[in-house]
Amino acid sequence: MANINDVSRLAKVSKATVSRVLSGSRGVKEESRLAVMQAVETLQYKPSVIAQSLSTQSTGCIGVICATENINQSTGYLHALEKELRLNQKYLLLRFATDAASLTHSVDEIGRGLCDAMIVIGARFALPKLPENVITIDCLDADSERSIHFDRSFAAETACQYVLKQGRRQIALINPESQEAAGQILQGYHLALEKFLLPYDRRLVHSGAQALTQLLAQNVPFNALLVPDDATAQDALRQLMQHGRSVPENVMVFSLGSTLPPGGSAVPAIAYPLETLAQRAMALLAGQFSAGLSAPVRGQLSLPS
Amino acid sequence: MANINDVSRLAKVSKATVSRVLSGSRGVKEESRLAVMQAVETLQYKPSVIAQSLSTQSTGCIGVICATENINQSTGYLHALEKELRLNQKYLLLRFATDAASLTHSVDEIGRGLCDAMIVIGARFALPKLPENVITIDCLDADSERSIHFDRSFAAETACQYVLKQGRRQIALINPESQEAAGQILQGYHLALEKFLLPYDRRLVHSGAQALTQLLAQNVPFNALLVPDDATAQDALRQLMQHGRSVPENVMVFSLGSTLPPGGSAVPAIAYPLETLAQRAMALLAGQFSAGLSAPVRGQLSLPS
DNA sequence: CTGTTAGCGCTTTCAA
DNA sequence: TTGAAAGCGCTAACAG
Repeated sequence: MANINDVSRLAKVSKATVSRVLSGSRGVKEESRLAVMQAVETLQYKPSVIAQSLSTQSTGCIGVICATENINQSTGYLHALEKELRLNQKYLLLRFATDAASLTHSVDEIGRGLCDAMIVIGARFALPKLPENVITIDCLDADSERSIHFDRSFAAETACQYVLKQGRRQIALINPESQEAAGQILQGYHLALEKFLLPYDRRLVHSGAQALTQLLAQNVPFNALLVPDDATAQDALRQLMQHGRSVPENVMVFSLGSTLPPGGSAVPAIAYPLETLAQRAMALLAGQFSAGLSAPVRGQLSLPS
Repeated sequence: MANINDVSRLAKVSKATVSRVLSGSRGVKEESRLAVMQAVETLQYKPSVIAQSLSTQSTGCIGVICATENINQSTGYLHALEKELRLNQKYLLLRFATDAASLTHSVDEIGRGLCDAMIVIGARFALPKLPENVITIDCLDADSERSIHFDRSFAAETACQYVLKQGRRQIALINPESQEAAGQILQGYHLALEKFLLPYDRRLVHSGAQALTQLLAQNVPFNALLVPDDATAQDALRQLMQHGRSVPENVMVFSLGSTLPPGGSAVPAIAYPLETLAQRAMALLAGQFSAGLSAPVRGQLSLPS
């Protein structure tokens, strides 16, 4: 593989000039520029990213660490982030983490010069203290400047309004186990009920792995079911079918947090546009902590196609 | 961040000795070794991966390029590969590719010294010519030494036998669009039918996006439906439901290529154990092209939990 | 506008 | 068993 010396020799200029041509190339005589381009072409020269990294002390690698809990959600994020990173000439280094310990481990392993910065996605465990160059998306952490959070209260309220408008007034809710998120969702849920002057029936609200089973056991009628994410929605669909409840005729299932492409969800959902999230992540990585970026993201109502 | 010079100074030995201690460390006096370890500890020294890479001409990065076509399948692969790579002290650089052109682009972009080798997954388009350091998993390429293929004929045959044993003799088949895979599947399908002395009814076999619609339109009865992968299975489930066909009572849906964790599939399936695939990939990357590694991989029957 | 030169942080001969 | 020194391939300050 040809290196910068080969090019400089062939083009009869110095390494420095070659370097100048290849990066921004300004203040280089057209003649030399052409000579360099020519040489680059004939030698099929590609600068070594590693050497550049060592020299500039920056690799262009962004570590993306996905919590394995929502592993199904991760594909959407990864695809969107990879696209956005590529647009910014950056590389995506992938890791998975199951808990705080493995997160910490990954963070300081890939932080050893390999990655310029990191993005942690979807962690439902308490986060360890993270370095400055780490941002989080949809994680359980105190509102930090370097985080992207979802407005779950808004999601729940919007969802309720939607199903209510469909004439469904008995709205069951499966809440996530995370206290933080569950609290927000409950808040939006209450808000919507109040607006419609509907009473709150605690028997309609459950959480945890057995939530749906418990709900069905209550024997309280419901014609709408709010669930935290797409995976839970899928699961609910299956279970409801097995119990002879048709969807959506009998029960309308609604996902409060979809990170699938528009129309990708099998049920109505509040969807978080991945492209927007990815762009916002880039902005945070670039250190732009403006006001708009710190507000929680509001999803959009998305109906199945 | 402390560097090797700081360590060598504090430990009162040369850089060379520090380097020796940190790698294999043999032929180093115990005394010096301890001094180095001590210094490393107090300085919290972590060697720079980049500098090591430049020096050794190898980065430990493996590029993983997923075809976006089966993007849903990719999570399973990614998780398994990341785990295996981490065990081998390697990093996973992620890319997605939509077609041959973008694949080529990625390959030579991350091949510029950033990645030691690459893995291409699930491409359904004709592959471009790939460098020696690229292996493929479940891609459309001629049997190369550097590929992992699935034994789809075996999968189809096994699937047929399974549903036949369940007393279902009218087996419909949705074939993938890829000629290669479709041919293999058809072969296994025929084989099984012959064994059971059943006639082949071409009206039960369809492919393409409208396959299921066409099948249903035929109005030929069927009580089992073989589909190429989990995504198609999901889709089929939904469509069948909408047509009032209950699953599995009325129609048993069977996925011929599941890359989900065991029991993760909602329907019976031939599953390809991801861990095994990942290990096989590692072996190929390590240049072990032994006989066993070139045979197509046979999946295992996996029933929903 | 261009070349020289000194790093970036580590590995690896080669002598001692 | 150790240290000095020569790279790995590139960037950037500095001088011209």
